[in-house]
Amino acid sequence: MTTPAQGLHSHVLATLGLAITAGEYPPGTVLRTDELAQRFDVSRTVVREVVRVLESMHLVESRRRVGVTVLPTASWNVYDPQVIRWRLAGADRPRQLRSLTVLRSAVEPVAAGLAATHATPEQCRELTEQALGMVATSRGRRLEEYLVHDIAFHRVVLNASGNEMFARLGDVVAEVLTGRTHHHVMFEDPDPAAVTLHVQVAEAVRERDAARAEELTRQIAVGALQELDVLAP
Amino acid sequence: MTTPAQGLHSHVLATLGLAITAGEYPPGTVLRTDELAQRFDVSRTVVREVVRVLESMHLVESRRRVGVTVLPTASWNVYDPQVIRWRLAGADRPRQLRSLTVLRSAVEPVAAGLAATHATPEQCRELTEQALGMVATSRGRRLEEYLVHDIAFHRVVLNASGNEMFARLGDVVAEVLTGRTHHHVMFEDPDPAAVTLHVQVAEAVRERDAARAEELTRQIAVGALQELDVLAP
DNA sequence: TGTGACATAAAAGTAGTACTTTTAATTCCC
DNA sequence: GGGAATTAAAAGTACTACTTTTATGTCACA
Repeated sequence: MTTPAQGLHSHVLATLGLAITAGEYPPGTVLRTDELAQRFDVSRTVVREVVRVLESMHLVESRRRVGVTVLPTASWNVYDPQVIRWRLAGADRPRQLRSLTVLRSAVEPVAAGLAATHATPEQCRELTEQALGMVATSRGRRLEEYLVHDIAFHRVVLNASGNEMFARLGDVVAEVLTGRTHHHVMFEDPDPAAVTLHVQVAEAVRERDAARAEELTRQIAVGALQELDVLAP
Repeated sequence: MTTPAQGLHSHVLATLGLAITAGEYPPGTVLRTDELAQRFDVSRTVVREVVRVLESMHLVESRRRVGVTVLPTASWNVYDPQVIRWRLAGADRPRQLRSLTVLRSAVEPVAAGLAATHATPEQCRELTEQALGMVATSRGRRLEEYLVHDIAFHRVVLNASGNEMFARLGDVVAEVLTGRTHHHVMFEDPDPAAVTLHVQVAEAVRERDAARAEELTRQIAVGALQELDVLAP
């Protein structure tokens, strides 16, 4: 119906997850497994497995004699990449983008500082390469190419920090950057100041200057937040 | 066997999840559903639902004709509270505590800064109350009571930030603080400097001084990291 | 009239079985 | 020796029967 889906489970999960995160079922709404089975034309087994997964994401709670209750937003596993993707695809995309950008503004500067002391030569090289790629594609409406380098750059920084919690945010950052690019006026080239900052971060990491890497990344983050303020009223 | 468990599903999930995150099954290990069903003496239905949940946490991957393959640490959903709890209970507790503390050091200062501009009067009051509670219990080996105030304090800050991603880290911080207290030499009272800093953060938030709240929280974080360095070689 | 024990039924939880689909691995032919 | 056809192993799906929990309604008793 909504998603192509290779497998009944994935299809039902995607549909239900999207619907719930989009707020289609307000918190407290009660669903029944066999009603869902009927609605999706699958067996109760499939529905039950889906419900179990949704339960592990704390989107719903299943209780005997009651049914499957939709939980309030506050209890959702908002760090689950799947949940993030659903929310970015749904109604409260703007709020989601904002809260993720704020998270980035907290994490990335610290990650960059750590990267400056932990990055391998290979990672330094990769970082410089991506920064140069950004420079090369920063003019002439080559936003898609620019995006690839931008994502790769931030991913390397997060990985090079040597902290697994930071590293795992790579996907989140990718989603945010992609979302931002695709919802912008596609005519404008990226801010030259931001591009320069990326090059400087690569430099600072290469020169093992943690404080400078952190500060420069903080400036990138500030820029991203301001950009968001302009976009969202 | 290992957990009390109210329900077959929870029991099997807890046992398997703990075993996998503890590294008992190295990445690449293949499990078969009916072998598991036999081992736990439950139906294949139960095992399948458990596998689906583990799959949603990216701990395992299930493929036809192959079996259930354990995935490498790098793909795990390390932000899933359940996964965090398993890992803190298991073998690589020290590494986990460290990476979470680093995450805290990135997030909490920013959260405190935001709290200074977003906190409701009620939250300010609560914050002051908890800080005073920390002062009151900071001497005389009342570590358990102190811990309760400490957790509550940080939870309020994260909630008051107004960012849902930050707010959801409340549980993580609680786990970290609890873990730290319980694995310390229980004779020592908390660092007086840290206690003072908490009181000052509450002050700064109350006075809407974002920069100061952020900076003070950063000092708390630095202290926590140093403490960890002393403990872990 | 209110309250507590009891009965009822609704819905999820569990089990078992039969069948389908995918796909790794083997075999066999060229 | 390589590629195509075959095989079988394991997960995926479905269905059905049964169990357990528990919200709710009922009835008796005070």
